[in-house]
Amino acid sequence: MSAIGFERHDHAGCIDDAMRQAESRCKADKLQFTPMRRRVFEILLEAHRAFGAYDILEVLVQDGHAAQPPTVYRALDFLLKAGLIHRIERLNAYAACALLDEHGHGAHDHVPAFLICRHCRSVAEAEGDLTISGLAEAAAATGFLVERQVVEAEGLCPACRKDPAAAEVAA
Amino acid sequence: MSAIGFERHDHAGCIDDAMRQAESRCKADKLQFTPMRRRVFEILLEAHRAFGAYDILEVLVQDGHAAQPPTVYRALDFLLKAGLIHRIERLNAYAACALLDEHGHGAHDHVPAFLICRHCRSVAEAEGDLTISGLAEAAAATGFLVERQVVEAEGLCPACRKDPAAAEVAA
DNA sequence: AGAAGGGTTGTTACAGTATAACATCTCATC
DNA sequence: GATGAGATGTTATACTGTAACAACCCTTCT
Repeated sequence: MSAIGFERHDHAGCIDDAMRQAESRCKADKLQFTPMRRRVFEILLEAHRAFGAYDILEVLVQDGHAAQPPTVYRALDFLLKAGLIHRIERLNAYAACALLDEHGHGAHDHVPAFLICRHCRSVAEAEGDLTISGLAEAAAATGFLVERQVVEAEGLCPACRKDPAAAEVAA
Repeated sequence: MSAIGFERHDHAGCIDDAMRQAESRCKADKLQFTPMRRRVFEILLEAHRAFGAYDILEVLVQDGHAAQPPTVYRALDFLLKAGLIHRIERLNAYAACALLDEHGHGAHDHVPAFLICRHCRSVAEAEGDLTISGLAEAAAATGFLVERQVVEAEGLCPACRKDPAAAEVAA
């Protein structure tokens, strides 16, 4: 597998790297990596685990910023669309992408698979086109104990594909 | 694959079957399949798609029952633990299990994989130990267009496995 | 019969997650 | 300096889920 997330690493270095990659990514795609978006991304990188929107909000407030929920959710939407972070459905939370490539692309061609610790909320991101049971086995090999798995594919069913009202692009 | 959910079928018949299987399952396991739990299960079977807790509540109220949220969530917890329904994380919603076996066991040994229509919220349940990309391909073969996939495994990370406080059984 | 106890449901209140709607600001461009 | 697009500020509210305690129903034991 090659799950990224639980092994020890140079934390300050990985934050710097990710930040630089995010910047070049946004620059290349003409996306505005504003101070607010940058700060939210940084908070997630520093946390190095899944953080809820209101956890992020709390940090912003500690920063001295009188932020409100929509501000955080907007930044999160931007980062999600840019492929810089992931939403962890199971936790209603967000985590910085651990697999940015050399161009700062987190918007992998692959589907991310996450290993989520229910105790400390740390998140590891596995790569590779594993089977469902293969993921659990690979996780076990790294010392992670899988207790529950979620596999969900969202899209359009055969009937709704024929419905023009449903055709609009997915958010 | 054999995704169950989008093809036409004898709806009244499948509800009756599922209900009978649920009853025998609960009887065998000495679980109380009370009128409230039975009704909530029935609502999900009739809906035949993902229903939020408050959607269910609304139906109960239309029934003339002055139900409150905890009543619905309790019934859902029971049905989840009994393996009769699934929670669809992506939608914060619930769907009756489509794969009860001849003994009324929905608590498969397999990990369920869901195909969720973002337009009509219908849910198909795929079986088999597919790879991530295999799921999308198999879905496409049935006419379902996958736009987004979620793979999440929840459990304990290597560090937290050593922490007694984390050892308590997952709910 | 009465007491005790486990499990289910009723009820009130509230916590946590997310968004609608509209105002304001900033900055590049014309 | 006017315009317009995108970003952020602000208020209010919707949606999802749970804590805590009371009441009820049954079974079991004495």
